[in-house]
Amino acid sequence: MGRAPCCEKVGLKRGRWTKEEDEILARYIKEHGEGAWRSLPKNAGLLRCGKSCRLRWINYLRADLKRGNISEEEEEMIIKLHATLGNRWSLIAGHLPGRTDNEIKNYWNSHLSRRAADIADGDGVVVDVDLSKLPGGGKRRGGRASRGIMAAARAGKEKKTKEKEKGKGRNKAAEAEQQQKPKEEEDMAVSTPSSHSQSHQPCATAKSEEQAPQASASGVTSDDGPEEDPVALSVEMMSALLGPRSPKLEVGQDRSCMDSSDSGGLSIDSESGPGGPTGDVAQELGDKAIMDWDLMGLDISTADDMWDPLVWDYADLMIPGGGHQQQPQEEVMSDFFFLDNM
DNA sequence: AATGAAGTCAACCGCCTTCTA
DNA sequence: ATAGAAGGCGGTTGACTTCAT
Repeated sequence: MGRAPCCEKVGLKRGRWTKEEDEILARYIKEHGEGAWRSLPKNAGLLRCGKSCRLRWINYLRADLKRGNISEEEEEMIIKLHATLGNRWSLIAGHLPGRTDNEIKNYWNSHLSRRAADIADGDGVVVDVDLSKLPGGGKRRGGRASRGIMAAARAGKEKKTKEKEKGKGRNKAAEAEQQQKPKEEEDMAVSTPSSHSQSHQPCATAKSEEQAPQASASGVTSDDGPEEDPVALSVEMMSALLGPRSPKLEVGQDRSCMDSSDSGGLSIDSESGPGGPTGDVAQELGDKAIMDWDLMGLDISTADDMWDPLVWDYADLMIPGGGHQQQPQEEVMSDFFFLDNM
């Protein structure tokens, strides 16, 4: 059962959009709204594929797009988000109003990837997290095929990408590296911003996708039943991640997150003000003490190195541009587990 | 000034999941 | 239950621009 092409390609125009085409598309969407991309070109009188129209609109014509250079704040945010989310460009873009996933992806590939590698050229910390142990096991929502499938699909195509090992071939190198990893490394490789610089493989990335698509970080959801409350799920996931010895997290009616145990617990206080974690966590982080939570798969010897930058970075993310605005607790929680924008 | 290398970025490709008939 | 449509995603391409020699 083959899939029909998204559009009849014969006779359709390709390549750069002209000003006239832009105007037609913008006018049509202004009158009829977004959506129905397949029929849009015909209705609007454009000799373009529907997907092409959608892409053009999303990446270029939308009114809420920010034009111009990426600011330093945005750049920093991209780096940090990438360290946490990996190549989930749409998720990253969701944190940068007015920026598109394509823009961020391009910016990363051209500006930031090597810089991030330089920064991270030290001894990285790799944390294995088995997402299959998380509630629901997780399953992909949208997005791209697993790299394994992609590789298989590409196998017969004799791509000329070998020629591009230098420069543009950065991701290729990462891919090659991934595919050479032993099979037993099925767990997620979670990297801090200072880790895995060579491959630019961020937290939860492709390796396990090859073996277990359900472990993809593109989105994890319950296998059955209706959509769960992302906040509740995040808390559940966090508890699962932290393991049986972990402090149990509870979400109050106001959705603030609290530790039900009295000692050694994780305290995320929505009133903690700017600057990130407070209370026990802040104390522990400040002292660089090793947390006694039982992090499944976490090499505890490196926990001290990992959590400090991770938490610090995230606290920083909460205050884009150095402001002191409070990010809603549920957003923080969902972000932490890549549940944002689901 | 000419030219080749390297960088940038808009657009395309092919896959996915979800929805619907 | 199945197939196809639709929308969405990340990887890749290639035209164009900038830089170095």
